[in-house]
Amino acid sequence: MSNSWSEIRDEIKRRVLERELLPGAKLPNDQELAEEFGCARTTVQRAMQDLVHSGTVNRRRKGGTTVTLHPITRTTFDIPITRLEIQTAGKEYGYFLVSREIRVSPTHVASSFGLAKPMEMLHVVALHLADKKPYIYEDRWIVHSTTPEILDIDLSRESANEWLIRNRPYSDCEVRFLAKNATHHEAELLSADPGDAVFVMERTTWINKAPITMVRAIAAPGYQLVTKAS
Amino acid sequence: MSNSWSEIRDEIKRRVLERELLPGAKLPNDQELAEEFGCARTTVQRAMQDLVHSGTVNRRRKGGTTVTLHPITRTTFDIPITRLEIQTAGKEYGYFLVSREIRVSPTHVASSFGLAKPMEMLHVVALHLADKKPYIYEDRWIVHSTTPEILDIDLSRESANEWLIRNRPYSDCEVRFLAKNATHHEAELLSADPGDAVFVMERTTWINKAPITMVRAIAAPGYQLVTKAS
DNA sequence: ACTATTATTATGTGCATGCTTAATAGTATT
DNA sequence: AATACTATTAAGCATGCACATAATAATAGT
Repeated sequence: MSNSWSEIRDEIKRRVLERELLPGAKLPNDQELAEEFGCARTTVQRAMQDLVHSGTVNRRRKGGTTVTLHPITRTTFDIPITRLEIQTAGKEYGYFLVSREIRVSPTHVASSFGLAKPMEMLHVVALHLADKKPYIYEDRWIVHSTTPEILDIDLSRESANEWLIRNRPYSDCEVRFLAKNATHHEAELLSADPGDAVFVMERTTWINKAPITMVRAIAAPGYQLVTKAS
Repeated sequence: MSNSWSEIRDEIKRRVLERELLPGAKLPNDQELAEEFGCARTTVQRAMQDLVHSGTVNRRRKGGTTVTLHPITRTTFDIPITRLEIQTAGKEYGYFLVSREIRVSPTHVASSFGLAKPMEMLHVVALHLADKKPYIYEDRWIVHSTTPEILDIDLSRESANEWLIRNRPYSDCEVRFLAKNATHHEAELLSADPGDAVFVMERTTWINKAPITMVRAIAAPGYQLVTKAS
C-alpha cells in the first residue's frame, strides 16, 4: 500500500468531511497513521502540515492532532498591482494624478500606522481607468521620512501604487475591506452618483515597524472580489 | 553554520525585500543554497516551499526558482460561524428567522451554482444580532435535494448557517465580497437607512460538485473585515 | 499539600537518498 | 530544411530514518 502525502491528506480530509471524524475528535498519532497507510511517519507529518495550513486540524506536541472544533471558511485573496489587474482582464489601462501635496495627516491615518500623533506625509490622490472608465480611486498617504525617494518621482506619469510596490517592499501589511457611500467628490471622479455603495480596500504597510504607506482604494460601483477556497 | 529552514526562509525573504534579489531574478538552485547555508538540500526545499505559499517565489522543475515577477499582496481571511464571531467579540448573540419557504430560485442563484436552469430550493432569510442590535442579515438558498435533512430542522431555533456548517461539510467554496446599497427591506431589518452602503459576503458551497447552499450575508453598516498579511 | 524533578509521548526538524518532471539537445524521418 | 520523435540532464520533489523539542503526566522530596 503506497500512498503519497497528498493522498493521505485527501483521505483524512475526506474522513472529516464525511463526519467519520467529528470536530474536536482526536486523530490517531502519526505513528499509527503511518502504519495504517503503510508509509513513514514523516509522510504523515507532511500531510498533516498541509491540513494545519488549510485549517482542517490542529496539532500540538504531546497533545496530538485534533479536528478543528469550529469549522471556518479560510479564503486567500491576491491583490495585484492595479494596472496588472486591469490589463489581465483584457482592458486598456489608464491613470491620472488628481492631487499631490505634503500635509499633516489626519489622526485616523496616524493611528492606523500605530503612531501616537499625526505627522507630515505625502498625500496623493489618483484615478485608475479601465477602458477609459473610472475603475479605482486611490487615496494614499505616504510616510516620506521612510521613503524619501518618492518625493522625486513624477507621480503624474507613474502611479504611487506601482512605484511603491516595485521599489519599497514591505514586511507587514494590514488589509481592511469595507463598504461606504460615495462622497460627492468620489462619485464625481468615479462617474457614479453620490451615495452609491462603493467597495473599499484599505492597506497599511510597514517595513520592520517603520510605516510606509496607507492607501484607501475605492472601487467603482459593481466591483467584486472573488475567490475559490478549498 | 547550522540554519533552520525558517531562518533560511527569512534570509531569502530579506534578500527579496532588500532588493538584493529583484523580481524575476533567478535564485541559485537548492544544492548551491544548501552549500551556502551549510545544510542539506531538503532543508532549503522546506524554506522554498514556504516562500511559494506566501507568493514570494515561483519554482519550476528544471526551470529553477525565481522571485515572483509581479509582487502581490496575499491575504488570508477566516470566516467563522456568525454566532462565534459575535461571541468572540464579547457580545451577546441573538438570532431570529425572518422567513422560510420552498420556491424556485432566481436565475442568478442557479447560475452561481453552475446550474443550467433554476430549480426548487429552500429559501431562508434570518437575522443575527449582536447585543440585541442587528449584525448580519442572511439571505440563503439551500439545495434541499443535496441536503434533504434540512427540511426537518426547526430553523427558528437554530440558524441554517450553524446547522449546515456543523452537519453538511463542503469540499468547494466560492467567496465573493462586494458593496451594495441597502434595499428598503434590508435597511429595515438592519436598523439602517435605505441606500446605506452595506458590506456583502456571498458564499456558494458544493460537496464534490453537488451544490449545497448559497448565502448572501449582509453586514450592518460599519462592518469591516480586517486581516494582517505577512 | 505543594513544588521540583524526571519520564513519557506526540509532534517538529534536519539530513541522506532516490524519484519525477520538463527543457533541451540530438537524431531520424519526411 | 523542417518536423517529429527520443535521450539526456538539470532542476525540484518525495520518502524514510534519526534525533530534537515541547507539553503533559508521574514521581520524589520537602
